[in-house]
Amino acid sequence: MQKLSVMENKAGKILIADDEPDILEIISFNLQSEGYEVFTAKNGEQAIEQAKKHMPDLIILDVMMPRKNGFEVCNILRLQPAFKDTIIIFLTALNDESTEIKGLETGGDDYITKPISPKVLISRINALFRRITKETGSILQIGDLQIDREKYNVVYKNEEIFLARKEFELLALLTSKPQKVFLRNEILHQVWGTDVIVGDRTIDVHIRKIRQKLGADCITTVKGVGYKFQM
Amino acid sequence: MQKLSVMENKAGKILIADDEPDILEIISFNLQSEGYEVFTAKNGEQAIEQAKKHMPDLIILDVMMPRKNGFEVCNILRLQPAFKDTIIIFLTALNDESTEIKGLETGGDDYITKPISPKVLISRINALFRRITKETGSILQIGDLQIDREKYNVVYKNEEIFLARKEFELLALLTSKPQKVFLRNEILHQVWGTDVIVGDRTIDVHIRKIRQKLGADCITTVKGVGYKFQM
DNA sequence: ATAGTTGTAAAGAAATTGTTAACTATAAAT
DNA sequence: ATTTATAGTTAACAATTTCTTTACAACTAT
Repeated sequence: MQKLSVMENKAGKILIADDEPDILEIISFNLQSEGYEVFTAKNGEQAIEQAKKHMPDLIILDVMMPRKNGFEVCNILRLQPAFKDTIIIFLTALNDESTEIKGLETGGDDYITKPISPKVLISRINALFRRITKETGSILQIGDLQIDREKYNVVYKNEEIFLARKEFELLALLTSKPQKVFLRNEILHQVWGTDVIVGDRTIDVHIRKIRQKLGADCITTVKGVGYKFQM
Repeated sequence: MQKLSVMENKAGKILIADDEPDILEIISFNLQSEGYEVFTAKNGEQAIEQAKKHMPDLIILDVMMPRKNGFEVCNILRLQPAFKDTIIIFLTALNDESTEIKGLETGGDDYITKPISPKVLISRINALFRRITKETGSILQIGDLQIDREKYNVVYKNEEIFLARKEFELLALLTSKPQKVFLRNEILHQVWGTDVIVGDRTIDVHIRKIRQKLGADCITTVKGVGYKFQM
């Protein structure tokens, strides 16, 4: 048996509701190729049903649909706390200013008029997803070590370790490219800044403190050159 | 001296960059009537400058501008962590599919083609703002602490605690992202505003008052960096 | 062995934050 | 307009933590 999809639903779940089967199929296909997991509905009531069943991250609603139009569906969903943060995009042939405004004010995140290029639609969806997914950007994980720039903390083997600022910056620098040897000069520039002049032993002392606090010897000295991080 | 504005910057700060003075003026006017605090720039470099100065929540960038076009400005800003979450909208006369896709992939949150109705633009901006302001909207519950932005009150262990305005805003900011370390600069910008200059000890004093009133030590000092909230 | 480099411990400098009280600004009330 | 209360800011100093230096030991390669 052949593998159907290389990519598992990494990107997110999307529900599309439209009464035109063609549109449903074209959009589905394109979103699936992008790695999204796609569900479909061909009228308003089905849309609500599917939404509750699959809890999609994003819902594309045709405005003109049988059995509850897109606006109605949006209103109903938005009333429930579970769909408070769900992204909703209206997709419609109605190229009318006041309708667009109504759609956006009803709680829609975007309003796109048909005919729409699948590529543009996908770009817009990616843009919206980017915004809700952008959480884990600042956490760096290397083996048992976890460095969080935002929380400014370091966890090693499930224990939090307190590093002072310079120590943290230094470790963050070294771990930003494991294995790479950072020259003493590079370290000075990155951690201390270009205009600060500190003595020769300062870096060593900080390295020592980090080694001490981490316990393990993750920082290797490359004599005459610099230091590198490796697990 | 007369009071200049009835409404203080409740809604949010917006920077508009466009080389056509007419557009700048029309959009500014409309956004200001909506309660937004508006800054303007007439070329790319000025846009970057103003962005750094005022730290807007949203930036509208004309694509075709002298001295760095909109895409370039976006790229430069997105490189800096401070502008990672800033909403960026491209506004342009280029009604071209591939350009739109490029804009969205560059890190833009929306791409709007001129001519644009001010009403629609505002609807779109409101929609984007709604999303980032959402968690700010209602009641925030963290452990025994309950913060109501609307009523402006704080309940801790079932007892209401009265916080003065600055204290409240500061606590609200810190709790908006528990665990995250807020730099002193960030705090100054968010709570005091970009143009206010206050002494070094002012933040400390307010932190102290909050700690005092809450009893528990929920606010942790990260020396040399800032403060973070954690239960 | 010698020169060059790095590791270590302790001390003291420097920077940052905590605390208090006094002062100023602002808004509400008389 | 003046008073009053409250909020916000500043200044001075204490407390604390972080950073740097110093002096010397240990190590490595020529």
